[in-house]
Amino acid sequence: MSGHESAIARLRSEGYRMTPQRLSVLDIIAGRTGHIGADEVWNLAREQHPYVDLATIYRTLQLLKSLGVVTEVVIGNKLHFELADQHNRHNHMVCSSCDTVQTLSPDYLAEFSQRLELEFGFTPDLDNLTIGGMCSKCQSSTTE
Amino acid sequence: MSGHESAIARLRSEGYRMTPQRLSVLDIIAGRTGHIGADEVWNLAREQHPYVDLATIYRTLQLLKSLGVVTEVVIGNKLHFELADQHNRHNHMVCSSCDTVQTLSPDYLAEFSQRLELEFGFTPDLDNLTIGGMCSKCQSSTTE
DNA sequence: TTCGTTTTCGCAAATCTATGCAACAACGTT
DNA sequence: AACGTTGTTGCATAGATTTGCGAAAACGAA
Repeated sequence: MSGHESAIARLRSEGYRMTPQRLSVLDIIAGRTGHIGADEVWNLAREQHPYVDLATIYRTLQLLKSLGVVTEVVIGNKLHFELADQHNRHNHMVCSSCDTVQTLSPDYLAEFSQRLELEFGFTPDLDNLTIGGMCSKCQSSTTE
Repeated sequence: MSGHESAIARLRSEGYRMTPQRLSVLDIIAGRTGHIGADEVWNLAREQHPYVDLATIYRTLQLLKSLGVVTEVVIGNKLHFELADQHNRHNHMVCSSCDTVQTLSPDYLAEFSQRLELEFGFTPDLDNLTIGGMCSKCQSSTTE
């Protein structure tokens, strides 16, 4: 089934080791369609490995993020993660009022990104960029 | 001197009260050119008001942010704040490797912002957007 | 299969930020 | 100047994430 074999290979080739804890986190993230909070990953992971520590979850999540295997979304003071899918890249817009998440095609940021690269040599980490703001719904309910 | 009289007026008009703690935070932020961490604000505030609590600092900072008086920058897992200056708006690019901060003209994001507004009715909070990524310096030192 | 090296884990503690609550302070009114 | 209402504060605590450290586990080599 699922496609995290390549992720496992990535780990190995970078000198990282494959552990049941890491596999578990990978399975959980890969088995989901949307984003999921660190605590939720922990709860699910404990069903298989009752002794996993939350710290391990956080460390694994950061590792997978640094490898580009998972992507991070900031939703109201909490971090969520989802499987990075090269064939379905997208950015996130999060409403700071209702925490609703909308996805966005990376095309919207393509030109911006290129300009930063060209003019400053700065490579923005768009995959992990969360755009905060206010959605249309909350905006109208605030105005009335 | 400095220009936070308008900020004080803003507070009052919104039904908020002016307290020595808030004034102190305002003074500290306004008396600086760059961004400053919450803990640093606290240390400076205590010189004047030894009893101020860190929680008050955080609350005040969030309040001022919500009023658009200060702006937030995320620098390596810590929040920094600076006075919002309408005449000198800018965005921040933060290198996740060396934590160096570069400023950016809002012009770079103007079109992007308008598209989000027009096509989704989503109003991004660009003033408080931190663009993470890797600066040119760190990029070259990683490549060699 | 055993060994040794090096990474990773679990645990505890630290760090940063947010929040509930009762005492306190602002400030418009009297 | 005293009063009452309502917003604010300090304190203690909670929540989310990170980090130091010694024990345990991976994995290439023997």
